[in-house]
Amino acid sequence: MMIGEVAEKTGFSVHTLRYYEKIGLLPETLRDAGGRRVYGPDVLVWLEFVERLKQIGMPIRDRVRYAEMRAQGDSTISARRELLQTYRDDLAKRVASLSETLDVLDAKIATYETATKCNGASQ
Amino acid sequence: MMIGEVAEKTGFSVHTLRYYEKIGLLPETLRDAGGRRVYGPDVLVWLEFVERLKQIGMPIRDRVRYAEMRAQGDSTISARRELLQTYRDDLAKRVASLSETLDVLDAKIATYETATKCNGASQ
DNA sequence: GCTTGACCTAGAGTGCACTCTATAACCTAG
DNA sequence: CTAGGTTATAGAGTGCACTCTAGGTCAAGC
Repeated sequence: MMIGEVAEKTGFSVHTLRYYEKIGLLPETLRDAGGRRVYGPDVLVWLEFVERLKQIGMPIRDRVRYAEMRAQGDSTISARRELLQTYRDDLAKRVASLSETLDVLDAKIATYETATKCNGASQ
Repeated sequence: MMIGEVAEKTGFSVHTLRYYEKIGLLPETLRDAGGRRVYGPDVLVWLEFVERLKQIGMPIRDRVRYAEMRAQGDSTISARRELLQTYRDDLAKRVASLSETLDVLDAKIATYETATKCNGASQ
């Protein structure tokens, strides 16, 4: 795969993919005779996971740290587990908090609906 | 209340509170003889809600827009409802997606634990 | 052989949301 | 009456995570 195809399949822009390589979030790839990046299919799996880490709010520095440990191999497994565990626990709290906020919003919306029905009075 | 007390009670910094006023996220307050801001207790309730909107990822521009509509009174209720509804629906999706990610992380952590137990082999 | 489009690098620019600095006024306690 | 802490303003600076620009190379199709 060329970089454009990876971009299309993952939703990351070509610019972003090169940027990710520069900062170490993507490993350096093979190049073809013309100097272009050639990716194997594994990169899609990795990028999907990176997207998850991004989604949960892991800052890019930690994503890079994770990527670096991954590149170092099995010796870093327990450190990686710990890193993920920290974010996992935080995420569990955030999901709970967001669910609560969902209820708050529903309540607010409900009061707005009541207010509208009662012809613009109150609140 | 002076600004420092509001900061302490809400978790927003003094700088942030003044910034919020400047951009219209907080209404302009009364001042005492020395030109200092004096807040009523209502501001705490409002800031708590603002914090919720921030937590769900509503960009500050929309938070300001919401604040401005709120200041305009009842005529904006249905617009406000619509704005909240949009973010509410988006939030519901995000909570679902994050729950899924929570499962992905748990699975990943589980494989790491297996890998550690089996003495650093695999993955 | 020439245009078109995807690719390359280095580095500058962007948008968000604060966060801090410099400078000054005020109020309270000792 | 003075020292320390809180407040004020305007505006500069920060960190994050991209995002884009300039200037170029390269391969394929017409």
